[in-house]
Amino acid sequence: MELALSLGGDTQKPFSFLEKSTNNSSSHEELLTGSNKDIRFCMGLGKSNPNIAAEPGLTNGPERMVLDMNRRPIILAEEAEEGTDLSSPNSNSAVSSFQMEFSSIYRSGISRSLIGKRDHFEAGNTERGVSDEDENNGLARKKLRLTKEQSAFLEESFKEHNTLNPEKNFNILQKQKLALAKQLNLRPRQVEVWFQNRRARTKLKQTELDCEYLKRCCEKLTEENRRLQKELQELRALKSSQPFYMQLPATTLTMCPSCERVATTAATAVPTAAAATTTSATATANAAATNTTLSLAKPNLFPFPPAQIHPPQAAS
DNA sequence: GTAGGCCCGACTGTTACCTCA
DNA sequence: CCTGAGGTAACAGTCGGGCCT
Repeated sequence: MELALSLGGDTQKPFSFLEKSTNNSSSHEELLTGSNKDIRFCMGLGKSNPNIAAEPGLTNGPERMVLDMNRRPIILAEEAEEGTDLSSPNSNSAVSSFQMEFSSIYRSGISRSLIGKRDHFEAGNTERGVSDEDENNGLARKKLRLTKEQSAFLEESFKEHNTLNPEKNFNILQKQKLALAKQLNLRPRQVEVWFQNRRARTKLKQTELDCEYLKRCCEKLTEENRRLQKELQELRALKSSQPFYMQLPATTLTMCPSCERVATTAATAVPTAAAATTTSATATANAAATNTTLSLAKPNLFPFPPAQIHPPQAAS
């Protein structure tokens, strides 16, 4: 099988850095090399990843790591155990050229993908068992389902804090994540992902509920609006058929909360009433809360003469 | 048996924030 | 003090396997 990918300009010797393994690897280099028997995935990771240890399927040089794709990529286990996640979004771009080639294997990114895939493989291995097929085809994506106990425990933790730690303290957060992971026999990354998804789905559910509530409110208001429009029409019809004394300009009457007399907020009474209702914000608020606004157009509602302005108690 | 929908674990890309040189 | 680089968590969007109907 012949497969090669070069990121450098030298097409004759695309993988020259393999020959001088201890050479400069200041940037993230990725190379693919192929032979009849194997495919190798090579990454220059520099010295900044001291936690990368030699594992089965991984040959490790001083400044690079060579991942044998024909072997189960159980790597970085110690690193994950320690919680020093290699996750770094910034490193994703470094391997974008692999995305197509390894879309079903390592979809992209050195760190997050590797960690994620490792989660798959290892979880499948240690917690759910591995079928023969899995053994033979270790790179196939294996769906993991958390057990009821694991989910319940995570739910409990989520109820306490919907983030792993409300304060942005990385150490505490890491510890919390690790503790949960250890307790549940999961990878820290799994705990992290679970919380992320849980938050996302909670938010989605809440949005749906809010939407439903607003819809009901809207329906109620529409109904109320329809009712009021109808009432207005009736009142207008009534007004046009009433005798002279009822042909007063339309006005609004406000019932005084203390004496329960009706005060008009229009016509001659306006100045005092306005003054009374606008003297203070609290007075206005109280009036809005307790007063009853009535339409004058229905004569049977008002068997008594037009109300006198009753000053607020504070003024008397 | 299988097509379709749903759930949910996992991944990618982006953003905001923090720390440090 | 300011600034840029690097690291991290959180988020939105998406994919895809597993399960159920």
